[in-house]
Amino acid sequence: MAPDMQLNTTSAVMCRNCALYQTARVLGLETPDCSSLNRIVLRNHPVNKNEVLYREGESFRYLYLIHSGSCISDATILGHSRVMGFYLPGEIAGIENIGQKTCNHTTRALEKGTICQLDFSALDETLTPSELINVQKYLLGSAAGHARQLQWERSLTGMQTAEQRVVAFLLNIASRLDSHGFHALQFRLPMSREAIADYLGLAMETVIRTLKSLQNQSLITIKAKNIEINDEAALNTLLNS
Amino acid sequence: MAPDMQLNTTSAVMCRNCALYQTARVLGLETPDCSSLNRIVLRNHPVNKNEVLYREGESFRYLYLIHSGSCISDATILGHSRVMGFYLPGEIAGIENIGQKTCNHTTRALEKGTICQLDFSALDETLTPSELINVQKYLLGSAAGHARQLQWERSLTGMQTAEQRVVAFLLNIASRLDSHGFHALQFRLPMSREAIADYLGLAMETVIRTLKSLQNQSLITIKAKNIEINDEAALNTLLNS
DNA sequence: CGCAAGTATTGATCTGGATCAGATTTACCG
DNA sequence: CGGTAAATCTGATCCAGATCAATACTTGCG
Repeated sequence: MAPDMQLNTTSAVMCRNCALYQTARVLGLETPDCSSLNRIVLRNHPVNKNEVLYREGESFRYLYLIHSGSCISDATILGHSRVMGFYLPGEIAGIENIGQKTCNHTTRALEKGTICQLDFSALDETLTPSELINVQKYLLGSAAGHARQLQWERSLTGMQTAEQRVVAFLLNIASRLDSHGFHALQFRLPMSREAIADYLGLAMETVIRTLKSLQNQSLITIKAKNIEINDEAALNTLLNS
Repeated sequence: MAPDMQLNTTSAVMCRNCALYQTARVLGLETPDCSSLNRIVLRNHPVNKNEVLYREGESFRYLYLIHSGSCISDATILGHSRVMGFYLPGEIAGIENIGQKTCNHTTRALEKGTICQLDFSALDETLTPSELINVQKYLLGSAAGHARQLQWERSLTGMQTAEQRVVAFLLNIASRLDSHGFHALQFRLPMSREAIADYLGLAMETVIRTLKSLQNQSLITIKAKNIEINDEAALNTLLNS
């Protein structure tokens, strides 16, 4: 393997790109180390692979800002567990629980990493009205952004071919990594092939075959969990056809 | 046709069940006619069939609370238009645009109806800090609720059979009507079969054949756009198997 | 009232991806 | 390290649903 192969998701986001930094900024706290949020934030808490952040049915209290590593979220739909999504560094997990008593997903770490835990239930008592208005405004924007990611994922339902779904998945991961300052063309997929298949609504074998076919067309290079995108333009063309 | 066949979506929601009423309530204005919101709300505005509420790319300013009638929302994904969702009486359209300059869907009325238009951009200047905190809290809950509906829709991707998708669709409409006080077992599907197919990621012919098959099993009765659910329990069983 | 355009329905064919079965590679742990 | 369980990959079969084609029904409009 090339020595410069970056396993991106194990790197940490820069504070500047991190959701927590944004939260601090809207509070009017421009300090890049976010130290003024310590009252309600547990910072850079380490998590181990497979460690559960929150479990379906548990009472809702915290939002989780992924600093390094990555998470997988699943929910019980019609009796059996389904992969609902992945969280990459810089993203917020748990926002869809706002307004409910309990969590409706189980979210666990896919690998060792660090997360920041924000006590959502303490916001009201801890912040001044003007701070609270700003933080709520920020969270409202995050929730709407989360809705837009979900709407993007909804478009998977309408894609006719397995190839389109797999390509859409790769480009979505790339774009999300890119928006947080990572190399978008060379990354590690920290989740199992089975989890990708479940997320995309395909059989695991189909995901494997499709990835291999993309490699045969020289559009990507696969080295186990590491993916290199060789021809982003061609992948985009596949998607639009 | 039976004279008691209710065309539910053409009826208006009771103010008590309407999102606008909830908004008024969190403002501390318990008046059921919502009259104190008139500064930022255009109430019970009539819309005609096919009238556009907001268009993809337009600058974002308003939220729309469906009072009677129903809407369809579509977005351009990878070049061509895809149906993203339907809005029923009592629901809010446009919430996913919060935090963006422009709208990313086109939403139009499926039939004559009335909507309430809330000027989101004017909230900050119009309301007191304490009112603003309450309204933001309410909208944050709505956005999270919208995310949960989208997550439910995402689970369509994982459903193996067309029958499951169609049944899930019918039960989802029923449940949404029910939560706003309508008859959930007898309703009108105001959208075309083609729109349903696009929304579910199926071919129109498959939707038609599946609906007919459900009727042959005596689980539902179809009279053009009117659907009667005869055996909700059996439909739920189909979904879980 | 009748024609045209859109919408819905039925029928026949064919293929992409699910499924099952098995081989191989990788990751984990003492 | 070496051994075992888990994850990944390959091959072969089959069917649900897409697609194409043709026909009915419905709606609006002059």
